[in-house]
Amino acid sequence: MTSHPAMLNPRASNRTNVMNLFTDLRALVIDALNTMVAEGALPDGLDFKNVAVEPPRDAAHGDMATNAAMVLAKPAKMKPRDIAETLAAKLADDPRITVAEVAGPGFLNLRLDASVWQGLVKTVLEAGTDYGRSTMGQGVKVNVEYVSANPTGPLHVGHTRGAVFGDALCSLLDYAGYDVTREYYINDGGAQVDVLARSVYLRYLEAHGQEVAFEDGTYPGEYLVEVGEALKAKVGDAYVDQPEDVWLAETREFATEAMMDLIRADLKALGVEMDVFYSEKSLYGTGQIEAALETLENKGLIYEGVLEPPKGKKPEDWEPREQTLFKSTEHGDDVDRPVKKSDGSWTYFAPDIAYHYDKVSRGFDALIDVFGADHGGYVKRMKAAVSALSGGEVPLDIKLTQLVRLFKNGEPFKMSKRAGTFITLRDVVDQVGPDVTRFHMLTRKNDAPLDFDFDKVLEQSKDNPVFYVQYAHARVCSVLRKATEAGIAIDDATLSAADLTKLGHEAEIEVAKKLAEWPRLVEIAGRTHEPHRVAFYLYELASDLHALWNRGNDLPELRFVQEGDVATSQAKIALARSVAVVISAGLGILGVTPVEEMR
RNA sequence: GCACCCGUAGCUCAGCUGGAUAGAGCGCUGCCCUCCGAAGGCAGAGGCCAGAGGUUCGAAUCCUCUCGGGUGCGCCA
Repeated sequence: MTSHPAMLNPRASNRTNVMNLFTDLRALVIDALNTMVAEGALPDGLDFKNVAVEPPRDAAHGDMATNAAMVLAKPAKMKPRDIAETLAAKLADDPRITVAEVAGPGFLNLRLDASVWQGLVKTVLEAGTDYGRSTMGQGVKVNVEYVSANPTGPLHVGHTRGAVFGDALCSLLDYAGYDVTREYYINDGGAQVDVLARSVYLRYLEAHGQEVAFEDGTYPGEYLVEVGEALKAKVGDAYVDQPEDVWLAETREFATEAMMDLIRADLKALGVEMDVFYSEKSLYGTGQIEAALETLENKGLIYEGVLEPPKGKKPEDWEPREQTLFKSTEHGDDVDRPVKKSDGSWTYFAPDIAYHYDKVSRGFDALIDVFGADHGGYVKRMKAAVSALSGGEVPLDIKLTQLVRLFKNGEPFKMSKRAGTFITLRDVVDQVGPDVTRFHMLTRKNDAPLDFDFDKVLEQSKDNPVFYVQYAHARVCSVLRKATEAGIAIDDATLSAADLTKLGHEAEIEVAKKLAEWPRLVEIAGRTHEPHRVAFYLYELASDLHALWNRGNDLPELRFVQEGDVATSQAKIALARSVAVVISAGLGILGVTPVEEMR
């Protein structure tokens, strides 16, 4: 059972970002700048929006750095170092700041008191997995459409990546304070569901003992055998030797339902649950397509015309034809796109326009579509459509997921439907489990190709990030068990009340600093729609934990459980526990279960 | 031909609304278990961030062009 962050604390969106240390310090810097303006040390009317407070890349530069002086130097017509000096003096008054020094071209480096980092551990333990939850999204309604595979068969590996990416993105956005709807668009209106129906009909005849041949343009997959049998169980021999107009519509309905049941079950096995399944077919015959196109027409964006053939690559059967076109070029597309075929029927683009119009009409403030990279050519026209339909009010972001390259023991694994080596989502989940599948699929940026080796993802070594992160969590759990055996109280309430001033070692402070980055990372990942950043962060956090752990080999005073010293043990265990809490929160976003023990 | 994505260590890849001396894993070299889980850790070597211009206090990051790889380009969704 995977848990979405939404389930961790449904009321959390009312929180403010009091837990983000970077936000706190930025507020402190802005306050100081405002004071400087009031005192005449800076001119009026400066824009502070580019003032940033960030962790410096090099730890030698301190704990935090601000670029305030450099950003403001030009508009204030002052030397950056002069601004920085004054600002430093102001900031040094704050008890949290021990050193504020000007460096380089005008950076202001800040060193924070150990109590800040110690307090952070307490903050994490008090907030639990809500530590890091952000109000950045401000409850903005976001619709995320993903998977949206044709209902003609089981989901394959490509869909799996889209499903994992989309689902983690949704959880991430939820955690970052957005109001998220997970949606699947069922392409049940086009010709391919007729092909499905005919294929099922053949299996139906087969179930009645007939010999059938699967010609080109039908789906020969085994998975339709039971659908054919189910159809027989439902209608008996009513369709046998009957013309299409007798059985096609009913069979299509029946088959599509069966496929969606299959797909829903596949998704569930992966831990993906949609809020909305939206049927393309439901757009037909209801005037919705017409209404969407009328909206465009009223803006003067629909016309009858003839498209130029693509240059350089000439389709053999190209003939100029007059079609109904959408003037997508007015909204950033390269060529205008047909919405009606020359025979007067809709192109696939028309219902897609209507569908996105419906999303806008349902009141979403922002839309995200997750497509496979092979649909990259579709991005501009879809953005153009949404831009036109919403009057530029609703942003549409389209994330493309690159292909997955399958390997088995280091050897490329070619998929072939004919050879029966077609790998489905179910195959993957059955072999390696949903946790490993999900985490591994997020160890690459969405637009980078991903290698998936059935053997390596199960390997228990540090070059397998899934294992590495899980191991860190398990190690903390191991410490907790150890402490319990030693009779030390380790519930979170006790730990957060521990004397954290005992966390003084630089190696321990380093880990706390990493924990401080978590809320900031959530916001960056949420803003960029990049859940893989969570996976990379967790890897780094795990690494810090492992490093601290191993330093305990050489330095006994760094071990978490200190013989005969309950207070110190509790402080150190509090740190370890807070790492586990953040790992749990992060894995929760990715939809991965944190384990308490490696097997 | 056009559009989109990519090009970072030998390999696979991170790199924050532009920040200081560009990072990780693998591989290579050398270390660390009478010690909370060594399923781990530490140290070292390894870079013209594809190339060339531009923008500015500052560019792997933004803009233009070139080269190289992938994907797509009206009656398939």
